[in-house]
Amino acid sequence: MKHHQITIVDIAKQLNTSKSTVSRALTGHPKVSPEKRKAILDLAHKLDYQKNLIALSLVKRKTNTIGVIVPEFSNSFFPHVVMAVQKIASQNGYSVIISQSDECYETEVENARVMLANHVDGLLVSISKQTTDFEHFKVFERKGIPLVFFNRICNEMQVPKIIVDDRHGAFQAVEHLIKIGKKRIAHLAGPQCLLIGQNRMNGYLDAMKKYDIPVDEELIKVCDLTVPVIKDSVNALMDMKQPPDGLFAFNDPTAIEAIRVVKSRGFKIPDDIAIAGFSNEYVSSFVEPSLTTVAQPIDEIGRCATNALFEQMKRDVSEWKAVTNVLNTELIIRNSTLSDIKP
Amino acid sequence: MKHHQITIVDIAKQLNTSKSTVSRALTGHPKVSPEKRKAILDLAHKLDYQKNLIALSLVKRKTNTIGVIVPEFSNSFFPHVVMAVQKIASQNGYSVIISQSDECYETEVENARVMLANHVDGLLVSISKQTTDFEHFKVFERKGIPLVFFNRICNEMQVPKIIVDDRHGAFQAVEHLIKIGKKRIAHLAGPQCLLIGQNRMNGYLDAMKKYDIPVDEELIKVCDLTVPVIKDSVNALMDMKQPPDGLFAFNDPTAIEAIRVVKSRGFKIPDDIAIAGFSNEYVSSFVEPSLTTVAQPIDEIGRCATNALFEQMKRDVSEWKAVTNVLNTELIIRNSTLSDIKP
DNA sequence: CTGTTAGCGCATTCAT
DNA sequence: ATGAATGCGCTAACAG
Repeated sequence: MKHHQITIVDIAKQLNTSKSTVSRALTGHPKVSPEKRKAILDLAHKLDYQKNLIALSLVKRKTNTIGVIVPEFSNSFFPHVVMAVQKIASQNGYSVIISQSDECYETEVENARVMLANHVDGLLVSISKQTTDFEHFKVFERKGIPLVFFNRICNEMQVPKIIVDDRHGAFQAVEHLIKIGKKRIAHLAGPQCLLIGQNRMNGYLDAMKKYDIPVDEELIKVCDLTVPVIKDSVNALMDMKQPPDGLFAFNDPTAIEAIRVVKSRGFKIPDDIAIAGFSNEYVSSFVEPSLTTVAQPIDEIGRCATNALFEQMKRDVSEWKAVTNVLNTELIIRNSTLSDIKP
Repeated sequence: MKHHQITIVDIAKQLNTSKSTVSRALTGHPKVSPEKRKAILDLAHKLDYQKNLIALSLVKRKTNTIGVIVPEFSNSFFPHVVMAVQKIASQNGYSVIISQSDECYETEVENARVMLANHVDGLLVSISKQTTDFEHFKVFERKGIPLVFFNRICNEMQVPKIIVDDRHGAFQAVEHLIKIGKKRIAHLAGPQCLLIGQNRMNGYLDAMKKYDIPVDEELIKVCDLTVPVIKDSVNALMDMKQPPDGLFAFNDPTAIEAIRVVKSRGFKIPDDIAIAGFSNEYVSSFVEPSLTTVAQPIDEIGRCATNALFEQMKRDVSEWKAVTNVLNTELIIRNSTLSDIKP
């Protein structure tokens, strides 16, 4: 038996009235007599009538769908942000299409193409570590589709951006390392094409300068977030005649990999070397020793980004705002920088 | 300036031919002269023409979108499954709409409604811990939309299901506890309305029976995956005159919470009490002590489920298969059950 | 091979 | 207040 979806015409026939009247009643239009309205609504309910959102999208030129492009789902950060996004979106009657770039530029371009083809009404983006060209996002601006960056942003586009104070967060972490007496502090830096990579590096440099600690270039290793490179970098550091006694990593996964290497080589944390990360991954409180890190307000990032997007979607293209919202971070001190913990 | 999306008529006008010819050329239809085809394709490329998938969906009655409903994104399991799903889907030219039920039945019903309204071509589902009624999923069957359950399945529906051998996995974990010499083994059971809850409990019972260990009902605590209940249950267990010396938890988050409580009360793991979990969450190798657990083939679950869905989508409703695919688990032994580890 | 027509399901003119 | 007609962008069936 072929399944025939119930449409407006079906209920129009049964009530032997016109499609337009039914449509009006269903859309809450005022100019329809109370009796007809009730009859239509009742029948629609009885038949379990569901509007065809596809048809609606076509005529309204609006899909009630927003897109989200994130680099990965491997760690806990992005899934948690997406949770917050979905919550707000569904509250506003929007669906969410999610895709991951897998930290790959080409995939990201393809993702953007799919979002465009699906006519999302707005797009939330955190760019991949490879992305330096933004043509695939500028298309959205030109087409009048609002765009909001979060966490990993594009500096050259005039759109809303939600970030945290990476520089100050990094500063605090390094300052903490200095205050517990560390002198030779290394930095496992992130990709320098990412603004957060630069900013966290700058926070590191700020702290070193403030406390008059000379910066040893040898102690700064730019990593690309892959395990082999992190391993090599940490090994190189610990192979030095005078290895570092403190380490600030670009993010928690990097810091955790560093902990593994350092421990396996027999160094004691934090006495031989204290380690701090960034972003307070879920796993970070569980590693041994638990990781000192800079926490980001994950929920708030998701909420702010989504709200900013909806704000833009309400506005006309001509009056789009391009405010950058900088959220605060919080230093979480754990055992990887605390030596006076007795078991 | 108003942005006018380029359509088939635009390029038809410029080439002063008919829309249908353009459409044919664009869809790779054979019956169109080589010159025309080239001219059309070239112009389309030059104008950066993109098909309007919405219009296409309307006429084809097919959206090239699949839906995924999962209980949560808080732990690493579901995000990782979704990663695998998205990979396969995008390879087949499908978009993915994801939503979380937050372990809440009402939300799940609403999610299903949205999926229906968006006319997904197929649906992947792992049910919430509250779900006992499946009317909101049976609608899909009736409408001819394929449905595949994974991990947390619905037993009363004749559709493809991807699960792991929960019972045997649980059996192995408990057997391991017995083999390392534990006698009083407790079980923090999962929701018994979930099949995985029942199966893992049965695996526990199987092992106890095989090794002739009398089952003490007091040692079985049914939990609901929330922290307070887990805490209370563990505390109750450890308050017993004769507390358990082994513990098998329904899943890793539950086991990890148990570890926390047990440690905070001064018991030694695994000497006083050995603990094992289920599902090998990402965090489980990092907790202290690292958690013995039953690993599930996450990628394979995602792949199998998605492939099964696509298989169904290819078939006519009349020849839908309802095979249940049972994947193997693997016992991962770590320090929470290994006492002979010297620091 | 190509052009014409109809229709997917809906909202929105324009008439009445 | 209601109905008829138009169109969103596209494909498919029907003619030539």
